[in-house]
Amino acid sequence: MPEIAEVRTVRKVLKDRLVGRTITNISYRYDGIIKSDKEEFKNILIGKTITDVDNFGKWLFIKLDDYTILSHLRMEGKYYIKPSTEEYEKHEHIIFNLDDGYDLRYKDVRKFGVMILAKTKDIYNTLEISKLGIEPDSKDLTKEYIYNKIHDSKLPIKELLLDQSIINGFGNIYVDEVLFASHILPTRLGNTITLDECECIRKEGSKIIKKATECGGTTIRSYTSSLGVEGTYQKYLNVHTKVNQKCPVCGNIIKKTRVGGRGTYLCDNCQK
DNA sequence: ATCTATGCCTGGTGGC
DNA sequence: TGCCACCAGGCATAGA
Repeated sequence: MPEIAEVRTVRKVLKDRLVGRTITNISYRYDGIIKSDKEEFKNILIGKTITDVDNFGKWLFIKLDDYTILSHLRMEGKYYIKPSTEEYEKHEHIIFNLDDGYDLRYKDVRKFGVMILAKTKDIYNTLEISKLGIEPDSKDLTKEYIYNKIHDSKLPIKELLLDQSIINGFGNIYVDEVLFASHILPTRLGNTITLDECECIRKEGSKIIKKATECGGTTIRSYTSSLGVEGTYQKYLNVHTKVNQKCPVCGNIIKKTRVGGRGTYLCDNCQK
């Protein structure tokens, strides 16, 4: 499940490998991934050259001069670069033929991912991107910003940290880790979180995302290797996936519960 | 306005 | 071994 650290890793690999390549053809094996006009997507992009690959939170931006593909991997989206002669694998839905004999292939077992074509100058005005908040390790993220966004909310802090319009890039794994590091129970309501605790969330969140980005992200429940997403941060996880194991800080047994419909791991001794 | 429920999806798993 | 209900969950959208 790619979160901001994983998306940055994919971005880097794609950028190193794709800038300068021209798209010679596009074919759909399942076109539900494309959420903008499917024919226009092909017509505009064929013949264009990739000029940059960027990201904002979990969104990838594959830029081709005046147009950009906005790509969200959701749960299981992955990109591969492989020779055009190679046989298609199951779940490879979108195929971009490149001018060097290779393909960029988008694979997504559960088909949750999306691609949208936008004009590059309009990226930050689109419905999807304009609403996004501040990235977790941005210097623009302050304790006051977080406090103002959550201090009158009756939602659990975990749900608030997963809200991309507040902080842009956290997913289920890192939110569990940030709340553990901040000694805050995921079920605490937004209106009970103090300014000092917001500072803790900011500081720990930034630290965790920076470290995870250095590690190339986290690889859990991964059954195939994927281009650029073989991260190693899983060895630093303290609570996520650690149900019934000992808390590395206090030795208490880590519990798994459900908060906002999501599997949630916590130490109820360390977190209050 | 704000919160809750549902749909999107497939593969893995546990129960029988 | 096979069948099946259920679970994983980011996000949009419909409904309350």
